[in-house]
Amino acid sequence: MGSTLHDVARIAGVSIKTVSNVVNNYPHVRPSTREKVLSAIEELDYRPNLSARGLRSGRTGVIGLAIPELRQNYFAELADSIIRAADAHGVGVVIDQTSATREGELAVLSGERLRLTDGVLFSPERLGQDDVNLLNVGFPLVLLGERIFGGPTDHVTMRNVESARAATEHLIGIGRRRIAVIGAHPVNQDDIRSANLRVRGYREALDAAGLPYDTTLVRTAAPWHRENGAVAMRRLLEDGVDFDALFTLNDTLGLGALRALGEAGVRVPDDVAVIGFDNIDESRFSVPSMSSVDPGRDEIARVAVDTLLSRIHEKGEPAPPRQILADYRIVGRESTGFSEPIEAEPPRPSPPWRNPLAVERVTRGPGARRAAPRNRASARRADALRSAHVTTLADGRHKRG
Amino acid sequence: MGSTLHDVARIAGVSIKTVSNVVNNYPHVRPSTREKVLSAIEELDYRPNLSARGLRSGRTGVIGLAIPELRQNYFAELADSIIRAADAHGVGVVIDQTSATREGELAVLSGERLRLTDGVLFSPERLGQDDVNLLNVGFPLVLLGERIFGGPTDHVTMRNVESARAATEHLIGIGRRRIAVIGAHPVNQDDIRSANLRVRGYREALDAAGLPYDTTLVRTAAPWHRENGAVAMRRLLEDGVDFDALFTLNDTLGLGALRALGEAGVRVPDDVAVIGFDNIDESRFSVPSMSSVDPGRDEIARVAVDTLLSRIHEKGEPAPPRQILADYRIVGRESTGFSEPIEAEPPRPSPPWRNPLAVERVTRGPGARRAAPRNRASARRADALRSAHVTTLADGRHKRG
DNA sequence: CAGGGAGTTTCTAACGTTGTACTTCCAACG
DNA sequence: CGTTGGAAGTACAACGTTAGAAACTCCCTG
Repeated sequence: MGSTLHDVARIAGVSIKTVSNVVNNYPHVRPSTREKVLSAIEELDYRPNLSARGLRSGRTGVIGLAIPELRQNYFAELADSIIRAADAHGVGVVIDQTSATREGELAVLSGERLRLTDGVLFSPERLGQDDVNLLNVGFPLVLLGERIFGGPTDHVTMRNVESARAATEHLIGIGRRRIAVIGAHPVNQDDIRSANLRVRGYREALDAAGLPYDTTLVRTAAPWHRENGAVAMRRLLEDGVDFDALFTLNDTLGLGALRALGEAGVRVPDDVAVIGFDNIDESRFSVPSMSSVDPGRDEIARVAVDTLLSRIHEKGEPAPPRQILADYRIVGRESTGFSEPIEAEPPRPSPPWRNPLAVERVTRGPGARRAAPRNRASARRADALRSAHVTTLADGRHKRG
Repeated sequence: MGSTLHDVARIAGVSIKTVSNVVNNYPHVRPSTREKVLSAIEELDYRPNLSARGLRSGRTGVIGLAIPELRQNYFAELADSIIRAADAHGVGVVIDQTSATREGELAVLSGERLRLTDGVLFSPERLGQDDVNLLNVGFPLVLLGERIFGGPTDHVTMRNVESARAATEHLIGIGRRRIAVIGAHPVNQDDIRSANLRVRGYREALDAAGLPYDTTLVRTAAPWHRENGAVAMRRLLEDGVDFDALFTLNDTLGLGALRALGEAGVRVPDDVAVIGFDNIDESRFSVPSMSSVDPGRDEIARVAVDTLLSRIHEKGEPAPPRQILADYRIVGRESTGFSEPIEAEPPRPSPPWRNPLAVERVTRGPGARRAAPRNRASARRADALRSAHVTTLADGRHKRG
């Protein structure tokens, strides 16, 4: 079935190494030779055997993405973005679902489940700060999310505190004063995790506006699924707490809460204004459409893939671990009194289909110490990310701050 | 960093092949030897190199899943189920997004994008019946979805006509007579594709009930995204067409339509009863919750993976292509007048973490012609699927038909 | 026209694993 | 007691690729 370099070499009447040189775009091949080889490749429909290439080169051209569950919208959209970003480099993605269990996450770090991959993007949900030393694994690893900070690996994440503060300020800005929160962590509220960081941002906004921090307004919910958003909202209503706005720590909780508000006959945004977090596609289409924080998922995906690949190709002394933060923006929709028309399907650029034979290769400068081009590019992008954030309001204005 | 069989063999004082035998659970190894080898493996933290194994054995233990886009809920949930099913066999999944372009789908079939995979599960969206001969590819391929029938490959899919008919009967059963449809295909309405099959089921139900087929009630929408569901519903309302029920050909269209109905002040289910198709998680949490057809996604995933793996391990003459249909059920919710409480998060069984070293191996009987055990198991399951379908109503009753 | 050098091509040895063929050993059997 | 057969272990050759060094062309120069 599959033909090999040998077959091509025989047909083209050259040595197997010459064929390899042609396939790998080695520059010093006589045009006439290249031509012969290419037509033999064509004739035999030759495809390089990636197992052999992987064995020889130590690289497979596949990275792993370890996430809790694809059926959570946030992760499906993240995976989508990451697969696109990886595809732009000709790299494949194996998805590993940890089912949000500690066991599953440990299995990721142990490398058992690392199948044929050159490195892993890992978004833990159960592991926490105490497990930071487990991150010293023998393969390139880039961390996503908020569970662990200051570890030995690169880390790409979002500005949780600042963006949660901005979300709260968005609610304060439309005149709300009693702002409930759903999604706080039930147990350890000092732990570093999205929930606590976002609550901190919420609190900072209250403080800055001179509003009191009322613990009866801050509700726990875990995991962040619709069900639990609905349950928390029902409790909030049952308890008779007075509130005029709601900040849910992610969108799915918000959609559940919206549902419970609807059942209870509470009007949104008239009685209660609602903002979520994540800006998943779905939030645009709830009734009413839900305002949200867009944490910059595409940028996170792009930067995470770039960072991982540069680690995979890194030579010599490893650079110190980097932490990279993406931009965020506030998206105002009906649930906070902004209206946004539903337009037809926004076009999504399809990836350019690439030369299927070539290997992605990092040019090695003579110094070899210096970071490869892609490294510098992503470092530059990272700097750009660090430098500014932009808040976009629904009316399209941009506010640099 | 990584240690090899050689290292383990040296430490254990045995030959490299004996280590290989231990790793692969070859039975004829003296317990004491096995013990020595295992402790050497432990000591060195040995992990088999999958590229080398893949090169030697011709198999990588990874399959491909080619779908339009992960951010479409249906595909995210399908991918989730497929990854779980593959994981149960110790097999990894590389996801390839075609962006729902013909170009992308052709690239899947050309094998260019088949990275390091033993076979591919492919859910085409743009290719159609005319492309059936393109399915003669040189690698194991299992088709999902409704775009192409009667091809040279195995095909796992759902009972579109019957289940759409059942959905329509569900609406008729609650007394509706003017049933609109959203999601018909804009161009070729005879082509074999989900849209047309489901419309056919709708029509069969009307015929059986003696209701007229009114083309003004049947609306096109493509692709099946929320936006387009909302747009189609607005048009339907603008056109002043009289209708008391809506069958959307998938859930996302339905959620968009629900949104447009809400905007227009139309009450669901009082004025218009709505049922969708796919039973994605989201439909349980819309306002109101949306009835749907559950097409048996988990079963499809399980059977598809089993089928693909049995093809990958198949020896000798290939068996003729099989077509396998999953069971469906109708899930009644508020949008058709059924109520369903929102419960706390349903437990999802986490996969058992498996022996990380062992290879999945098909026992070879002496006859070698006969299908391997797994083949027979999945064939049996397939027969079971073919034999019966069950309609579950919201009240929990089951109806065998 | 010999010598040098850049450009081009070939030779050969890995990469880490598994299958085949082979040896050795021991127990059971006639 | 010799033979047989299976269990237990070993040696070695692949699998298809790439890297490094060696070798072979040219063409240019002194």
